[in-house]
Amino acid sequence: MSEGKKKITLKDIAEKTGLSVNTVSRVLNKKPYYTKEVEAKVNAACKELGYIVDMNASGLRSGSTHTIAIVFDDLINPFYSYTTDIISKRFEEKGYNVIMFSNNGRTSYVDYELMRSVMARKPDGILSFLEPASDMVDFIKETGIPFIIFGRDGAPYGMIGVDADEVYGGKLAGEHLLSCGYRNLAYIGSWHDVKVCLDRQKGFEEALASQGAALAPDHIFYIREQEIDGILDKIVEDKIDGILCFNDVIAFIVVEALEARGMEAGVHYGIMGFDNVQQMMRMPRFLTTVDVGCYEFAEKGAEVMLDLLSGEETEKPAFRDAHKSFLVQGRSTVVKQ
Amino acid sequence: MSEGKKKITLKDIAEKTGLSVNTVSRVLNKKPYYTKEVEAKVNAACKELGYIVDMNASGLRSGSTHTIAIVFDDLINPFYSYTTDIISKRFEEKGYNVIMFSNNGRTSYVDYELMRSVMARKPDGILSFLEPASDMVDFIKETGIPFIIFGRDGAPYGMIGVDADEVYGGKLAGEHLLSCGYRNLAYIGSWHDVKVCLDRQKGFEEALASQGAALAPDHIFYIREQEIDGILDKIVEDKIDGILCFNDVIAFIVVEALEARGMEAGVHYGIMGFDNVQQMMRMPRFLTTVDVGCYEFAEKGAEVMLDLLSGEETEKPAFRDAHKSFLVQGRSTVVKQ
DNA sequence: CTGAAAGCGCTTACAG
DNA sequence: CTGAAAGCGCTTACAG
Repeated sequence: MSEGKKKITLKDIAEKTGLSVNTVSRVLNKKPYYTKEVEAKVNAACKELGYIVDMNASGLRSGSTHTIAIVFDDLINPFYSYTTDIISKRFEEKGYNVIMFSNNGRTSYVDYELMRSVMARKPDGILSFLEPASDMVDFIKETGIPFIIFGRDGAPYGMIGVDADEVYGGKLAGEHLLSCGYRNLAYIGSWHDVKVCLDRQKGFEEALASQGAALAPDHIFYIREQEIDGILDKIVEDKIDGILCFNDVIAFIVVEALEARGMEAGVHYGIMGFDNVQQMMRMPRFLTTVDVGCYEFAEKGAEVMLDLLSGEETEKPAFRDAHKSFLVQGRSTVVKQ
Repeated sequence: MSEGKKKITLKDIAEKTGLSVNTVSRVLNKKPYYTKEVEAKVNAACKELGYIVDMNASGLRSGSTHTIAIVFDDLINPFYSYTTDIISKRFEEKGYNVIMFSNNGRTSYVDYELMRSVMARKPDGILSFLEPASDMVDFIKETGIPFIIFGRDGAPYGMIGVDADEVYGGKLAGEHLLSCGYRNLAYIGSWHDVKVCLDRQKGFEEALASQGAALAPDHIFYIREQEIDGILDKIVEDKIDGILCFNDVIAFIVVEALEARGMEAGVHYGIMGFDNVQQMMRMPRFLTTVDVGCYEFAEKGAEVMLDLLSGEETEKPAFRDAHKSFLVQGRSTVVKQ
């Protein structure tokens, strides 16, 4: 490891140009009042010495770190990584850097421990894929830092949420499975207390109800809370023929596990998910899914945050109203003979 | 937006306890020399007032920001998002936060503009998925900040790289395609100047050579540099029957595009990729691929960085030597009749 | 239009 | 074992 070149600071630029650090700072930040000559001198010196601002110092004094915290479960689910990619690039374009925080799978919530490490970085804004724990709602509001719940409904917390109409999506899924002729249906969610998971389930059940069908209570599963083998046993025993999963990744896991039991998706049963991750990765379309329009979704999330940070009131239509989810047909569901 | 509660600083804790900020700081950082009573008082006051350290201020003074920069192309390719997930979690466990930097697809290199924004954050370490531009190598070394090239060979730059034996992987792929009976082969890379891309190609060609076969120069493509339609035209015209792609995402794109031309992977031709992204997402195994052992790969990358940061000399075997890539058979390649 | 001073919230050296 | 002072590199008032 080499020694590390002497760090160039404003002071060095000041000395080089014969100006004060104050004036140099003003030029670099394009604050009013300096002559063209001074500007040229400062820029030349910065270039020659390779000056790079220290954002930590700047943030400490000015109160704005130009940093946005993104909080999530994991980056393995493409829904997270794809949207994070788009969102973080929008932030970077506007001069914000992104600091990542994950709950490391500890809980499905933003808890105090997580907020503590977020706050230690003094971000200008927080975009969270996770809902706040109920005892954290006031804490978060009191920080005064713009906080956006992305992909989840903010209303129950009195917070800003950027989300889709998940009940509608669940309805689409239910109608599709019924139209294929599947009658013995199941829902495999993630956690029983995650609203978006429940909303999709709700829409699913509404679709069934409108056609006189229903989801048996013991055909509702939560894969993060139950042993997968138990779920599979039940599916096999009860001859379930149509499965809606909370998301595509869960659907893939179930497809793989049922394959090991000799059941093939699209042949012995129908299964579908949510998110259309295949499209994100340009994969061949195997799984039937509900596409929520992730690109526009992510753009909207970034836009809402950037509006908040710039102090603009955002009276534009919510993503939920502006975009409609749509069904993407794959080979994992077929019209039953 | 609410007002934002008064920020609690060390000064507040000092006043509350009747101690000096200095002593409070020492207790919180567990520096030697304080009594149990003082410790208890400080901890109680911090808890009561909800003190959270300001890492920016701390980093400014101490010189260590407890921050690691991760630099990448995009998070859309699961190879990046999966490994980033694992790596960033290891960093978090050790008390480092991750700041993300992307080149926004501008180039395939770490250039000055990118390094400038990285340096402005004064990270303790930099883990880059991208190779440095040739004129940036000295610049990066002179910063004295630990810099790891992840997934690429560092040797050409005299830098630390954590990478796999890519030539070996290419060889595996070549042997597999030949063993299936494909004879009219092509390679589809990303960029012509990315070493890992060339290494896979090299291994591929070595495997062919050892069996008296060869890759025609006009059957070597770079998808980031050429129009995809031109590539497809050539594949169809020249009746190419076996394709190795630099990675799975490229393979999926090609599979999809050729499908539109009536050619089905595993039927009309064989195709394979690298990375085994299907496994990461628990997807059904469609594409034949070379698996590099991404989990261990990512762990190794994190370990090397953490060793550098802790000042330990790492004389452990390189990932390249400790792990062997292996072939994962999917339905996209079959033994020709 | 420019500069000298103060201060952001910490930690580091040093003195007691 | 504890504290008063200085300083990290900037930006913000304020004075000229």
